[in-house]
This record gives sequence, C-alpha cells and structure tokens, in this order.
Amino acid sequence: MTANRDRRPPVMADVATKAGVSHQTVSRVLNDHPNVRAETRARVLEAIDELGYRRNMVARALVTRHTRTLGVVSFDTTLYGPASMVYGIEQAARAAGYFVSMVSLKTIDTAGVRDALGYLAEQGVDGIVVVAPQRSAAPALADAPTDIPVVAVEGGHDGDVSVVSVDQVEGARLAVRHLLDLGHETVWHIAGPPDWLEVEGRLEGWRGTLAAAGRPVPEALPGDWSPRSGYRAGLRLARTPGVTAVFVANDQMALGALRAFAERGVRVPEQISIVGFDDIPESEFFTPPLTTIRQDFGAVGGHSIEVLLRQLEAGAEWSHERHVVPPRFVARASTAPPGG
Amino acid sequence: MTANRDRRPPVMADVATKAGVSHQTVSRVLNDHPNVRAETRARVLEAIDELGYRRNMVARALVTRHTRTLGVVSFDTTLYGPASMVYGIEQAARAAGYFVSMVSLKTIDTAGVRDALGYLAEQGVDGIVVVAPQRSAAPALADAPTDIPVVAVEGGHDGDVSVVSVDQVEGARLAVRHLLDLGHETVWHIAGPPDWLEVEGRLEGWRGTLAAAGRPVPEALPGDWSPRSGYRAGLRLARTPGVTAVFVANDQMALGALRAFAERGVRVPEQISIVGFDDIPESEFFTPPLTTIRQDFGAVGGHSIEVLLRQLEAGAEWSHERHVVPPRFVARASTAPPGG
DNA sequence: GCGGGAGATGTGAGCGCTAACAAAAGGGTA
DNA sequence: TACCCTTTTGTTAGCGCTCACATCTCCCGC
Repeated sequence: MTANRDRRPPVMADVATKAGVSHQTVSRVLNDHPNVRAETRARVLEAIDELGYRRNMVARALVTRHTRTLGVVSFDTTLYGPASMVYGIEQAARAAGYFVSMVSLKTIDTAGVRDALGYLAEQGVDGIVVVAPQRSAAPALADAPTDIPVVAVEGGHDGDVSVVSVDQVEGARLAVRHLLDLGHETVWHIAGPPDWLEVEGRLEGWRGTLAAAGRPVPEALPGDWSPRSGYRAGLRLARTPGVTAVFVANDQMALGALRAFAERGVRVPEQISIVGFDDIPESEFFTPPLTTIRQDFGAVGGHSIEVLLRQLEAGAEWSHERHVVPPRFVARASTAPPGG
Repeated sequence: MTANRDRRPPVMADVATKAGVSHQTVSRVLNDHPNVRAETRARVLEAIDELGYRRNMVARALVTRHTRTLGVVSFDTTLYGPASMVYGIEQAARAAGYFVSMVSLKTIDTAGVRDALGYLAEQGVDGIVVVAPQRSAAPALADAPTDIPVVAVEGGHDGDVSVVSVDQVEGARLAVRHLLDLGHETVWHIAGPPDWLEVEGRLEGWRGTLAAAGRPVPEALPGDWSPRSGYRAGLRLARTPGVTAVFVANDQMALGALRAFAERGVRVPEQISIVGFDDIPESEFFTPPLTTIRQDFGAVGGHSIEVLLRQLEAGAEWSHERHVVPPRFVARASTAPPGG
C-alpha cells in the first residue's frame, strides 16, 4: 500500500517484475482467468497490493474496443422526472458493471442532441440512452451512430432506435375516466409545453376519452410544467363558469392550480376536482393531497438499460424493441363528485 | 458522409491515405496545430468528412494521459438538492470542455464512497467532485487518490481536499433571527437526519442564535428530509402547547408540517409561523407560500468545477481551497408575528 | 519409459493515437 | 550561388494493455 505521490503510477509490468512473473500472468489474475496456479495468483495479488497498482482501463479499452461505459443524454435533470429516470438508469447500469457518462442539455434541439451523441461516440461509450421527450429530438435520433446501440426513453417513435416509455394515453384515460365516473359532465385540461411527446399523449388520451363518452371537449389551457404556469391556468379556470373537474399534465402545475383556487376561494375538491400526473413525493402532502397518475420513472430507467444490454450482447444483429410501462391511478383527496 | 455500417470504423491512417498525407498531418489538423498549409488542411477535412471519421478519444487518452472526463460521486440524485448540484456541475464541466462520469450512491457509507473513487480513478478521470454531505463519507475522502485533484461539495472539513459549501450556520441564523424579530419567544426545529453535515450546521445555527438571544432552546424534532417525516413532526408540534414558530430543515418537511397543521386546524401563519430551507421551485406555491432560506445549488456546482479546473491547471502543486456560498432569506407568507 | 494432452506461463504484436525528432521545401540575405 | 532559417511534412517509438500463439511442465496410460 505504498502511495507514490509524485512518481508515475505503477503499471502491469512493474507488478510482473515484483511478482517474478510475466505481465501476461498479471493480466490473467486481474481478469480471473482460470489457468493460474493459486500460489502464483497470491504472489501477484500481493505485489498489486504492495505497489498500490490499479489497472488502466483506458489502455484496456483501446484493445478490447469497449469501455464498459454507457452514455446518457438527458434534458434538464433538475426536474423530478428526468432526474428519477437518470437515477434509475445509473443504478441499473452500475449493477450491470457499467459506468455512466452524462450529458444534460439545457434545451432540447436537434443540433444539441446530435452533438451530444457525437461526443459520446468519440468517447467510445458502448451504448447510449437518450432521455429526449421532445419531438425535436427525433431527427437527431434518426441519424444516431449506427455502430452502437441507442435506446430512447420517452422518445420519438420514428427513429431507428428502441424505445421505452410510459403509456401516456392510458394515463390520461385513467384520470379522465375517474373524473367522469364521479359524475362530472366534462374535464378541463392544463397541458404541458407543446413539442413534448408526453404532452401529446396526455392530450390525446384526454380528448379521446371525453369524445368516446360523448362529452364536450373544452379548450386545453397552456402550461410549461412549472407551478407558476399552473397557477396562471388555475386563475383562469377559477373565473370560468361551469368548471368542476380539471386534469393537469403534471403535479407541479397542479400545485400551482391548487394555490390559485385557494386564493380565489374555490374549494377543492368540493367545488373543483383536480387530478395531477407523475406522483412526485410531495403530492401526497399538498392541500388537499393530490389524486394523481403515477409514473414509475425508476422502472423506465431500469428497462432502458435492460434493452440496451440485450442489444449489447446481441452484437451486430439487434432488433429494435418497444417497451411500454403502464401508469397507475393514485386516489387521494383532491377529487369528489360535482357539487360535493 | 458514408456510413460504414458493418465495417470497422475508419481510423486516422485511413484519412491520411485518402488525403494523401501522413497520419501525423491528420493529427495536426485535428488538434489545430498552426503549421499546416491551408490547402492541406482542407484536403484532410474533406477526407474526414467523406469517411465519416471520428477520432478515437480512448487512444488519445492513452498517450496524453488525460481523458477530459471528470468523475462525480453523489448521493441520491432524486432529491432536489443533489440533482441541482450535479446539474450545475455537469453544465460547468461541459462548458469547460469536460465530460462527466456519474456514480450515484443509494446510501453514503465509507466503503461505497471509497469504491466509487477507486472505480473512477481506474477509468482515468482527470479529477473528481464528491457530493458527500454525510459525515460518514469523510474517511473515504481522507484516503482519496492523491494523484488527481478531488473537490468535496458540502463535504467533511477534515479531509485532504478542497471544499465548496453553503454556509448552513448562517442560513439557520437568518431563519431564526427572522422569527425572533417578528416577536416570537422561541423557535422550534424539525431537523434532518443525523450524520448529515448540513443538518449539524443548521442545528448549530439554530441553537446558537437562540442562545445568543437568551431564549430557551426546545428539543429538536427528528426528521429524514421526507414530507412524511415533516408531517409526523408537525402532528407532534400541533399538540405541543406554546409552539408559535418552527424552523424546518428543508422545504419538503415543511410541506409535511403544513399538511399536519392544516389537518389539525392550526392556521399558518396566524397561529404558527414556519420557515423552510432550500427554496425548491414548489415552495412559492405551498399553502401558504413558504418563507424559506434559499441555497444556490447551481452556484455550488459551478464553483466546485472552477476549483477543480484551477487545480487541474496547477498540475502537481495545488493548494486546498475552501469556498463558501452564502444562503439567502426569501420572505413569503408562512410567517407572521405571534398571535398574528 | 515415452508419446500425448492438459495446465501453466511466456513472447510478440498491435489497438489508434501523440510526442519527439528528422527531413524536405521554400525565401531571404550576404 | 551558397547559406541559414523558417515553415511544412514525414518517420519512428511508444502509451499500457489484451490476444494469439509458442513454450514449458507435469502427469497419465500403455
């Protein structure tokens, strides 16, 4: 355990000399090759320990042609959704013995994603997960590197890549069905920013479910995921006559809407019912606790790594998979029958 | 732009042949070496483009002995604090031309941190940022690799590394001072989990400020950062006579406490004033909007990279720096004079 | 007592790149 | 014209590791 502070770190040859074997034998020990005598192995391990030797993965990667590193491209990891996804990805990757190299984009645009993919490819990552929930990311995915597997999370459906996602349409359907079943005539909607695929899915599920039930479809209110935008939309809904039920595209905006209703003296759920989306850890403690649709971000992250590893093993001939994670309805206290 | 789908990707020598120059000249073009004729450069660039050549950073790293990758070790990046920190770190690193290799630990313990540091060192990262807010991470930092710079964020103060952190004691002082200035006799405290350095700092600031003002110091209530633990603590406070002001160690727990008070019919801020910590994006929309202490996580992340890069440039002889980011008081609607 | 096969170890080459030096090509001055 | 100096390009030798193969031991069976 001698630390050589200023000298160049020891290499395999140093260990070999010290143990009185060839560098190849050291390599064998390090890689758990079976054909090494127990005594030799012990001698090598001792030398490794004494020198404080640590193998150089860069040199190893040069010859093996893989780095055991996966690239992750993601949008704003400050948000709960992407953060949980990336966390799930990282955990699953490391459990499988892979490192994760991260690129978080401030804004998702085709050029940004393309650059990120290019950089990661240069770095020699073995595979890439792209958390690119916006439509504008799709073109970049279409001409992603073809020599390494790429998996998109919540991504475009047209690219030449595998996709793992939550069933957004179904999530919206669950929310709307719940409100209609309570007896509401129709359901309003505060949407997320346009261009997001999740937003499109939720809009589609909301509209479709209302239409299927023969209910009027109000105009969706715009939002940008932030509590503030939910607050503004809530203010508008509070002064719109006839609103009894709202489906909000995420929990943060639902929080803002809750605040707007509170300020306007609109009681939830007595006068207006509200359902969110995501089920962030805070939702359970909102005033009132928020009924919402749970997305299992961790599972999505985990699945994406599973798919990626499968393709990694398959080598050159992998097929594109599509994996859909179901959302779950979580009943709490923000909904009630109309006029409740 | 020919994609060679199945063939091995082109290497520098291929480009050289195609452009009719030596591989060294290709290398010069790629590295912006000044002494290359404009015409030659153009020819090389054209060949690069035609072959779809991409330089192999692994091979480059082997000879240059640096990877332009920084390692980040962090605790649960699902939490807003760590997530924002890591985001700030990643942004700053990439702006400086560095990649980020992530390891998020599920739990922080000495062995986990030590392993993570070891793995990253093997990967050949040029420097490491450790977001290790727990005391138990300190021993691992003490015997961190000595041949590359390591910066701790919110980390132990005894290790042989640079530290960037928010002034927790001052943050707590701001919160308590505010409540005392409003006329409250004393301030109760819902603490975070023990072992966290931030928790210790906030406890110290809370106790110290009360003591300095000659006020009684109640027993701190335990919490674990989660809204649920804040809820439980809130329930206890609601049935404790004489409580008029509470300083909560983070905003999530404050949310839980708010919920508990609402359920027990305790009005905030009229009957109890409450101050949080962190200023998460949601706080402004709590019921009521939460007065809190803002931590600039992004700035902390950015500073940590600044320090790291400075040490990277300094080469072998770097000195250990200590950088403290001030917290900021954010006034909203959850506090009022007692009996307000 | 000796060929043969399995196990244990060593040898040489090369992954794709950069650093250091060597060589060739221009361009001004004595 | 010869000379030197600068600019441009080429050549060679590794970086630290693994792979493929060669070699050397040892033990078994006939």
